[in-house]
Amino acid sequence: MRGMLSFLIMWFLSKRPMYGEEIALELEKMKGNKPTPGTIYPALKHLQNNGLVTSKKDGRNIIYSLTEKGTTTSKKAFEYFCSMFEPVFKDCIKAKNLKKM
Amino acid sequence: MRGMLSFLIMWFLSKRPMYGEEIALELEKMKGNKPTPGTIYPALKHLQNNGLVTSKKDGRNIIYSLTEKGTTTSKKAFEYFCSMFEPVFKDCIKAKNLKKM
DNA sequence: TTAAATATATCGGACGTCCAATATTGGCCA
DNA sequence: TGGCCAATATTGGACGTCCGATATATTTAA
Repeated sequence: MRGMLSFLIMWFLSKRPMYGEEIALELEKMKGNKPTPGTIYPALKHLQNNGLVTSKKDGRNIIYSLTEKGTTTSKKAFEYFCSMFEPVFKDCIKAKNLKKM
Repeated sequence: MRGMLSFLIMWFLSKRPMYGEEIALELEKMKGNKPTPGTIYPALKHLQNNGLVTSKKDGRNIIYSLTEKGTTTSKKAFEYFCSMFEPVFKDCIKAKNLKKM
């Protein structure tokens, strides 16, 4: 279960390249609280050190995107995530349908 | 994202009381690898120290179950989990449907 | 009645996540 | 041009997760 933050960052980047603040804001939308720079940048650095993410300057921003290796890794991690949490997801749907009645 | 193990343990226990090895085996089914005692028991201890889980001896086994506080906490955490990961879940379903074609 | 197997438990170390605090850079505008 | 602000980045400490190693109790089997 360690590595969830990295997983989510890669999932975001698989949709489109983003700069750091954008990623932080997406995480805020998702989790309800915005990760501080001390959370997000070390994670991005770690992903870069492992060759999963690259960065490119764009004016004031630094745009992060998946490398080729990052794309395949992200895909595999996504499949793993989906199959692992499937029982919980099903429970989520069940709870949601019960609420409607 | 910290606390995922505790969340899963509580989710299991919300279905039915279990002893430690059972929880470990459920986690193995889910994640593909079985957590060692050094992972599972400290987590159970932590949950007990916070009054979320109680234990009861039953022969060779120690059966863990949610306290009242644990039940409400688990419910809230479950709702949070569902809403937080909903976008990813939807992506899982999308990927699954694509595979069928 | 030993021996083996099962379940529980702790320890130590590593790692990833998390925040608060602090610093630095680059673009923008008054 | 100077000052402001957004974005990037690092540091230090705390915490939860994770494993391998080791230990102990209890139950079952030989």
